[in-house]
Amino acid sequence: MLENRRLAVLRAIVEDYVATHEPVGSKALVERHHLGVSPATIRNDMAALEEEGYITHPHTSAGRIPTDRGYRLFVDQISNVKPMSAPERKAIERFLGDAVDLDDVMGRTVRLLAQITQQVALVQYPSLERSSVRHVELIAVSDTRLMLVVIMDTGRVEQRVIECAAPLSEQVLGDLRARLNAAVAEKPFAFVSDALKDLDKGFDASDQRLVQAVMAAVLEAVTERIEERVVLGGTAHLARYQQSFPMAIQPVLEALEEQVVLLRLLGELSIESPVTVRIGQENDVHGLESTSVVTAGYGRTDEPVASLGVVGPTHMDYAGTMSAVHAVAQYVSKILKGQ
Amino acid sequence: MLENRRLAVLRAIVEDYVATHEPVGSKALVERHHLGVSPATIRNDMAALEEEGYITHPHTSAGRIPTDRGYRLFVDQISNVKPMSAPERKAIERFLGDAVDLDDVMGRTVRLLAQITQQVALVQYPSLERSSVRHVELIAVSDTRLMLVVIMDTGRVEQRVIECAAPLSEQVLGDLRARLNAAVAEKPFAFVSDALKDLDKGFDASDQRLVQAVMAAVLEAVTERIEERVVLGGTAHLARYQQSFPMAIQPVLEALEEQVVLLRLLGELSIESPVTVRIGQENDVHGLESTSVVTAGYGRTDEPVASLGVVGPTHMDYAGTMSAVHAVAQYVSKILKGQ
DNA sequence: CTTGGCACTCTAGACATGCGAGTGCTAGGG
DNA sequence: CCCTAGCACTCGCATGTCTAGAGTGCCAAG
Repeated sequence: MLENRRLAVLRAIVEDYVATHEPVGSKALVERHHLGVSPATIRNDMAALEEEGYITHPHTSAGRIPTDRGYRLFVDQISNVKPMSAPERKAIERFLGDAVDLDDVMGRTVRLLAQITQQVALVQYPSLERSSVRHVELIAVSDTRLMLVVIMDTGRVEQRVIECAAPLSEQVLGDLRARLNAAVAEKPFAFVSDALKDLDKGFDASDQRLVQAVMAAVLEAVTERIEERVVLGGTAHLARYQQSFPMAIQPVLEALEEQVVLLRLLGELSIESPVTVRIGQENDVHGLESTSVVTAGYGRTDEPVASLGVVGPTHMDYAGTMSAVHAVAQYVSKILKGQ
Repeated sequence: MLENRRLAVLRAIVEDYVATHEPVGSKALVERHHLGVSPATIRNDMAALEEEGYITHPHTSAGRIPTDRGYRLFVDQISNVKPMSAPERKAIERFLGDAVDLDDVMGRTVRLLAQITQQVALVQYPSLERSSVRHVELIAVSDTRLMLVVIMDTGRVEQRVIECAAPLSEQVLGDLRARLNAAVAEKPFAFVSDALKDLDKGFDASDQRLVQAVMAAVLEAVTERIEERVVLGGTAHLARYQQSFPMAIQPVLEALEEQVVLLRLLGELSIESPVTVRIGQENDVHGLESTSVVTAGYGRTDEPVASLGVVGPTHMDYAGTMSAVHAVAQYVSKILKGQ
C-alpha cells in the first residue's frame, strides 16, 4: 500500500514533468492526479523517494524532478506498450509502402519516425542478411585500378576498388569476369568462399596476384560486416528542447555525426524486450549523457538484423515514444518481408 | 579618395564584426585599423554608409553592423581568393586520396570541408555525367515486381522497381536481360535512347507491356536527372553560433533536412566566378534568410557537373570560407579525374 | 572636408526588494 | 502506525531603480 503510493507518486511526477518541463511540487501533484491524500503526505513520500535517489531538487525552494534512476524505474513499470490507432496504422503502412527501393524505405522510415515522435530518428541498415550473389562486375577505372561491383539478390550493391601492381589486360579481365560470375552467381553468401577456392587455378602465374586480390575483395564484400549505413532525421527537433532547456545541443549534434557512435547506439539491443531504452548516463557515449535512446530491432526475418530508434531528452514521453518505435519497427519489417 | 575611404571603412567594419561578433564603434575602428583620420570623420562616413543601406544600428547608442547589402559589397571587393598553404594542400590531398569509392570520397569531402571552415558543409553528387552503361541486371523480387539495376562505367549504380501486371516468366526475363545488355552495353548515355528503340519488336504481344516498361525505366535511369545525393556534415557548428547569437537554428536545421532545398541551394552556380556566394535574403529559401551560402562547382571534366559548399552565419569569414570551398572543390575534381 | 568638443541616448550590469512556491517539521487525529 | 494540518523558513525569480560607459549626432572652428 505504502510502496504502491510511492510508485504512483513517482509516476505522477514523471508524467507531470514530461508534460510541463517544470519542477513539480506536492500541491500541484494532488490537484492534477486524484491521489486521495493531502500534499503533506505526498511531501513525505517525496522525501523518501529523494532519499532513495529517484528524484531531486534543482534548489531548495523548487519542486522535484526525476533523476535518471527515477526514469528507469518509471520505464520498467511500463509493461503494456499501447498500440497505435487504426488510422495511424493505415497511414504508416501507406507511407512506407510507396517506397521504391531500400534506400527509399529507409529514408521514409526515418522521416516518419522523426515526425511521429517529434525527436531525432535513427535507422541503421542493412546488416548482413541471408541472400545470394546475383552478378559480379569488374570495371577498369584506370590503368592500375579496378572497380569491383557485386550485386546481391536483394538488390543491394557493394563496391570495392582494387589496386593492381601491373597494368590490366582487357582480356584477362574479361576472362576473370566470366569465370567469377560462373562460380558465384546464385550462390548464397555462405557458399561463396567455397566457390571461389579453385578459381585462380586456370590463370597464368603472372596474373595470380590480381586474381587473388579480386577473390579476396569479393569474399570481403559478401562476408565481412559490410558498410552499415545509418540515416538520421529530425535533428531540427533538438533545437526545440534547448529553447526551454539548458541542455547544450552541440555535443549531441557532434555525437550524432559519428557513424561509429550511432552504430554502437543502435547495436546493443536487449533480448527480452521488443524495445530497448537507455536513459541518460546509461548511454556511455560522449555527448549523449543527458539524452535517452529508444531502439528496436527490425528485419526481413523474425530475428532482427538491424535496428532503428530515436534520441531525445531524458524527459521524453517514454510510453508514446516506445510504442511509436515499436510500431515503426514492425511495419518496416512487414514491408521488407512483403518485397 | 572619399569613396575609397568609405569602402575601407565598410571593409574594416565587416572585418571587425566578423572577428568579434559585436557592433563596432567609430573609436574602436580607428584604433584597430590605422586609418589616418579621427573618429568623428569615421562617424560621418558611417552615417553616409548607413544612409546608403550598407550598415545599421541595432539601437541608437550601439555600434554599427553590416547589412546583407554591406556584406555583398564587401564580398564583391574580394577579388583574389587567397590560396591554401602547402602543408594544408598536402593534408587535403592525402585525406581525400585515401578514399575507396565515390561514397567515401564524398563522405570525406564533407567532413573535410566542415572541419576547415568550421561550418555546415554540403556536397552534392553525382550529377549526370558523360559516361556509358556497363551492365543491366533484372531481378525478380516477387511475382509481380521487378528490380532493374543499371551499372555505369563510372561505377555508379542506379536502381528502379517495376511493377508488372502479369506474373513474370523466368524465360522472358532472361531473354530480355540478354537483349538489353546486347543493346545498351558500352553505349554512352546519349545513345541509349536510340539503342532501345526497336528492342520490343522481337517479343510476344503479351510481353510488350512489360518490355516497354523496362525500357522506359532504363531510359529514365540514365537520362533523367537521377537521384542526386546530398550529404551534409558539421551541423554541430550551428550550435556554436547561437550561443553568442540570437539566431534560431531550428529553421536552419529544418531547411537542411529537405533534400529539395539543398539541391536548389547547390544547383545555381554563378558562371563568371569560381565561387558563388549568396548572402542572407539572397537565399530565397525558408529558414536560411539569416545565413550565407558559399558554393563552388566541381567535376571530373573541366565544366563542373556537381557542386559543394558551406552554410554559415552572414557574419562569416568570407575570404577564408571562399578560398576553402574553392580549394576543396578543386581537389575533389582532381581526385575524380585521377580515378 | 576634417576635427574636437559637447550634450544626449540607450544598454548592460549591479543592487535591492517583495512575492510566492515549495519544503521540512511538529503536533494532533484516525 | 500512518495520515493530516498548520506554520515558519528558505530561496529563486521577477521587478524596479540606478549608474557607468559606450556610442552617436551635431555644431562650430580649423
